[in-house]
Amino acid sequence: MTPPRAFSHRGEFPGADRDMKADDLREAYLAFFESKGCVRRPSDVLVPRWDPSVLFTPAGMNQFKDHFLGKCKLEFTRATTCQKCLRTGDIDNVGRTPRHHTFFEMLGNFSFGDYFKREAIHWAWEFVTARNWLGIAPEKLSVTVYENDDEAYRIWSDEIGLPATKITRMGEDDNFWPAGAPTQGPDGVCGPCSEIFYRMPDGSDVEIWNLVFTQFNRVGNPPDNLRPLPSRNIDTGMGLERTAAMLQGVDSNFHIDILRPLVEAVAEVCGRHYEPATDDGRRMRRIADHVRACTFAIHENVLPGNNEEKYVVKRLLRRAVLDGRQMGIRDPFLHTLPGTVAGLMRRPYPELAETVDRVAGVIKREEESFLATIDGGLQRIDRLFATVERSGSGLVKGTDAAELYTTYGFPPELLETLAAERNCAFDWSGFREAMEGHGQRSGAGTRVEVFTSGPLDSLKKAMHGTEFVGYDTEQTDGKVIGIIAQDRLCDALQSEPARGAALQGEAARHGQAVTIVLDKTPFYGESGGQVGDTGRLEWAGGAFDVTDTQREGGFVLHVGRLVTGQLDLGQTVKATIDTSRRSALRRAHSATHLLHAALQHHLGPHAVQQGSKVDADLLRFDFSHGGAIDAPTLQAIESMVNANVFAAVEVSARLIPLGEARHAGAMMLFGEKYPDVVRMVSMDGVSRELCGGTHVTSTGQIGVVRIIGEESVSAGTRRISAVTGHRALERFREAERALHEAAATLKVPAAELPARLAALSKEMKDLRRKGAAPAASLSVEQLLAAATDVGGTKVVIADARGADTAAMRECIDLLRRKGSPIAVLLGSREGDKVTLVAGISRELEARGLSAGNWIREPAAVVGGKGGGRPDLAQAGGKLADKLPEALAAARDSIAEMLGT
RNA sequence: GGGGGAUUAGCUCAAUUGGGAGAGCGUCUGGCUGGCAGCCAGAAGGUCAGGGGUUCGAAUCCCCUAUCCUCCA
Repeated sequence: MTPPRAFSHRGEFPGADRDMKADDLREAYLAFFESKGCVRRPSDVLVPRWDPSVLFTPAGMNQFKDHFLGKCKLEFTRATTCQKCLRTGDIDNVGRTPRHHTFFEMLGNFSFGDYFKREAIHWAWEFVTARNWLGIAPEKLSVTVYENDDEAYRIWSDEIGLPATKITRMGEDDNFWPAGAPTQGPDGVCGPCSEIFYRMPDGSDVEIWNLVFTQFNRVGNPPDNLRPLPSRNIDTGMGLERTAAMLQGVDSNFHIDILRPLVEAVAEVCGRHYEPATDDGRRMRRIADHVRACTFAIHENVLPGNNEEKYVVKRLLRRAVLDGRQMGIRDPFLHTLPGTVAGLMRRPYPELAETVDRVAGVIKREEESFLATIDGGLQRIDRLFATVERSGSGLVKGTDAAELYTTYGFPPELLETLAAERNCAFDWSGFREAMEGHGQRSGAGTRVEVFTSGPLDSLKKAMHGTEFVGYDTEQTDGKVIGIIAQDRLCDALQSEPARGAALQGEAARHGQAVTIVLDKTPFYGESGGQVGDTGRLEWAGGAFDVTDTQREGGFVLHVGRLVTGQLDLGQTVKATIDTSRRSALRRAHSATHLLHAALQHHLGPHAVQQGSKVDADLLRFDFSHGGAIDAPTLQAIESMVNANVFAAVEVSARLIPLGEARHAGAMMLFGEKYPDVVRMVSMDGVSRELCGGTHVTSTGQIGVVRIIGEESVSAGTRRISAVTGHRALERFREAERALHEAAATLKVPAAELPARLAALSKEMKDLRRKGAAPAASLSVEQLLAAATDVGGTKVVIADARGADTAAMRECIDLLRRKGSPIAVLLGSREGDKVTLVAGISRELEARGLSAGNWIREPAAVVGGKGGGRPDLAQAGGKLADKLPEALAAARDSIAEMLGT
């Protein structure tokens, strides 16, 4: 990779680490705060599946939410990270401005009730200005503080020594977190912030660092609604890209050392030069940003799809493809770029390199799919322009464009371009209006609160969690440490209604679904795709049926109903799982590992797990794969799985350090955050996976694995369903039973069934053909013989007995072919229903006669209606007795029609 | 999670207001033919996604289900 040209501002920062690389900046920041006692933590995943309030990690503090709220036991009170983030709020600005991104990295240092304002400010200043760190000249820096945060003001002015001209007080919209919180809310933790700005060569001030001092709890509306927090926190964020731009003296984040080569690579695949100030330059930056974001997201197994984070990825990809298309690129090109991204980011994120091929494949498929969508849209567009032309308005209506977009995915920008080529205007305001209407119809989404609190929170502060002993035992004694009913913690659970007054606090009643938390349990809470255990809790005088088990924050939640007795907090209970169901779960889970290994072997290393469900003797396994699996391959996979079952391979599980597991080649999923010590489940020589689930001790116990389905879940993902053990046996029996019944009905051996069925089917077809044809043709001669002549036209009117409409039509066709001019009307009845079909030959049609008109009157006679085309019409009625009358009426009216 | 759309021959898609299920490509058969998609003739191939309803009559209108596409959150 050639070094970027624009790093030319040598001497810009006297005494600074000139041209500091982004990689060095990242490392310097983390090292600096380590020297201040912060624990260096790895970046959290980009897609935090544990956090329902966000689709992507939006800021550095996201992984510390529970720390800030005191919702977990703290292992450290100071931390520093470089966090990969993704935001789409400002997506329209990406490429247009120097500093907007979707994907970016945030450097942060955090304090959980430890250091506060003074240290945060001093250290930030030290890092930015000290010669051996960033060494930025102080005169280029200025700061802001919250309007009445005198504490922060004093630290900046008195302790750091900044002149008053360099400190600005700002209101709650700029210098409070969350913005505007004091007057507008939300309630909860909040605080003032202080920002550090850098004066760019062009004279603009750029914010490089935001220090948030969470020191209040907001309760209600002003005044006096900000209560001091007992435990105050620090949350700071320094944008890596903009700080690097500052250090490297470039005018745009896109021109720093880890981004400019990517922009240049985009230019290269587009076959042109990158010129920053042009429309195409903006497009190239946008493509670079989006492809970088998508490379990271897809790396974490977020594939383009139709909802939530999947949809974000899809939208980013399509925007990028569209930009390419607007520059004249007609073929997939984005997929050539993830390698460049991985190369530029290899120091902080070496794991990206491992998935480049897979990521590129996913992107390519999406590109092709979008190009197909556009092609499909182009056909409709032609029709649209035809109507525009007819109307003579020269305007593409916004409603039409919106329909094309929301229904067929055809981008409005492209439509505008095409319209311009035809000298048509495009109604953007109408389009936006229509889209707003669409958004409203779709229903504004209910936003999940950023900080949710639940009944478990107070438990989390007091205890580490439930001890799970279910790997080795199926029964244990445990103490009740929590009872949750109707989303609240209770002190007791009673089986008789209306005795609550006798109990302390809230009491949950008999019959309701409630949750019991124990300090120790053999129950497996649903996770890793394996569904929760069922079973029973028992104690002297009482019992509780567990119908499901879940997990949350280290606690095992036993969900179920009280059967008898009363349950109090602190009670010791005997917890017993349903052992036969658990055995079935073990079989299915171990079979899943065997299946995963077999898929990798037969399809290749790209066939990695996407999702999994393990139920009793039943499993569903989703994995990445391009297309359907052909029958022989599927059979080979099933055979391999069963060969490993028959071989009775020993299964073992042990806890080992993460690094060791990686070294041992254990299957790991990207985008999963693993703890430092992991549980590795090994099937000797066949499979090694990190897995918290329960397994058989020998694969032989699985019995047999039968694949029962292979299907698509979404583009690029396939799903295999299979049964094991008892359920497999039951399936074989059912199939055999059905086969025997069929064989008995046809009185042939089961093996001859297919041949016999084929013969029968053919015979039936032949019979049907023979039966239909002669009936129609036989009568033709008779009908023609019985035709009357009305003024030179043959008229055939007859009761066709049981013939159906198709036969009558055919008959009319034959008659028309044999003699014309001719008019034919046939009637037929079945039960109390009458069907009439009328046809006239071409000459009569030319004379202005119409079969549709002709049939109207006889149809009325039989109590019905009818119609059709001029040369052939049909009708029906319900008065079967009147068929002769109807035919007579038909004779009269045709005579009249011909006579005039 | 919600809005819109689609599902017809092996494939790509047509079918005016409800009135006879079609085309191109592919397949098969026969014939012609030195040529890059050879030509001509003929044939086979359909539960109009599935189920219910309205109607004399439904590929077409209404409802439900399934699958896919698409937009919004």
